[in-house]
Amino acid sequence: MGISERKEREREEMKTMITTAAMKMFLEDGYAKTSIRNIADAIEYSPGTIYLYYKDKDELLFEVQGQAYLKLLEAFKQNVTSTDPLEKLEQLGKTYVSFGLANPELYDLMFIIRAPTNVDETTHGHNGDATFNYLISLIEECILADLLIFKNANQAALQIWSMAHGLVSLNLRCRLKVMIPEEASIPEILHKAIEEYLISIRA
Amino acid sequence: MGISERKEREREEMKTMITTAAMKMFLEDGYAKTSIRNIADAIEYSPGTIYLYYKDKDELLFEVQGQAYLKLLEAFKQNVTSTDPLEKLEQLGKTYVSFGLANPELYDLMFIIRAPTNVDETTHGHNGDATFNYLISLIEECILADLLIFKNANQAALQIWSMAHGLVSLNLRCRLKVMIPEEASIPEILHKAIEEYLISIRA
DNA sequence: GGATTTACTGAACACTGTTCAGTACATTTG
DNA sequence: CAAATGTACTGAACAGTGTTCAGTAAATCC
Repeated sequence: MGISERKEREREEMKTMITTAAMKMFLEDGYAKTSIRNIADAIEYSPGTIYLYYKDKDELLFEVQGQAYLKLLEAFKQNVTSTDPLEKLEQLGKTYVSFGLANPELYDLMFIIRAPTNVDETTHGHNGDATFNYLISLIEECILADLLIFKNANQAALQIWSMAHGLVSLNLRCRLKVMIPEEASIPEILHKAIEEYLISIRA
Repeated sequence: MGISERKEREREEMKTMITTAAMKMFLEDGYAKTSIRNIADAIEYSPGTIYLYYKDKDELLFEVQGQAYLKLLEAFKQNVTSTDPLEKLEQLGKTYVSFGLANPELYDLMFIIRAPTNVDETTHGHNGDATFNYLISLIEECILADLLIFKNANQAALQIWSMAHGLVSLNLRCRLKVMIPEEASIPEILHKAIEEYLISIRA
């Protein structure tokens, strides 16, 4: 009988309906300002219903995080077009920075926000792996070709990601104002910082 | 007449009483989990009283932030002891990282948390300036002695701070787990990352 | 067609930041 | 000294939050 299959399908539809609304509202107003009641209103259901599909607001956050990581991965794939590994790394870095500047609320939700309750690691701990592995593979390619000063990919990733995340997150928290001229173009300055950094770690 | 002076003094005492309790509770439980009612309870006053001294929870946050920045500055002054500028920069970097690892809730409050309402810039925008200037002066010293690849201090600070903040904040959000071995000592790895980075930006 | 399962509701609970009428005490004035 | 004024503080109330759960109505099963 196809009833249970249909029900399962309907359940999935309901879940995507919730996450779609949540993603939209998180993007527009941020995670903190989006309440379960608001989301319920948007999809025209009662607040209690959401808890039949997601255990709490955090679980909703992690669902949306997963989607956001994939969005970033898509951006990587679209913008990393060169054949030269080092150039690819530069394209990736600039894509990362641009992504953070263009989607501040999304970036917040992906890397800055602290989920009130710590989520179960075994189930949700790896929803950014595909995106992270894209970075790691590219770094490995660079190291294999002896283009970087690093010998270990994880060690290199630690530094490269930290630099990129530092630039984006300090900017999102308005901490760069003291270091850059009033009229300067922030994307330009951050891109230049990425460029310079990558030059300094060339083998 | 000394009455108004005494009142002013009492007002200041009350303010420090509030901020001291707030700082303690922010440190222990974090900003989000500390409520005005909790603080009021701790100092044995009613919640309304706090609003006679601080306009809202944000203003309290900025007050505590200021104190935290000074605490970091103290740590800098205590640990930056070398005579060699580059060595001093390394000591500063390691102090920064250690500070963040040792006081995660404080670091959060200083650099990661987004205050719900954006505070008035003219009054509170510069409460971290002394600490930041310490970094800038040191970088200028390095640049003047031609020890760094940078020609501009702000440009250098942008990168150096971003790297340090990236390392600390990604660690606080458990994003480094994928890059470092299970049993590794995080302080050691982050210190090594700082060391390596500083080597790569040497002139 | 009657029993059971399922999906959903919306009121209720315990919290949050913030406001404000009311009070009790300190100070000033007549 | 007594009355009037000023000040510091209270705690209930407001509007919001995440979350739970008894109750209901519809779909499914037997």
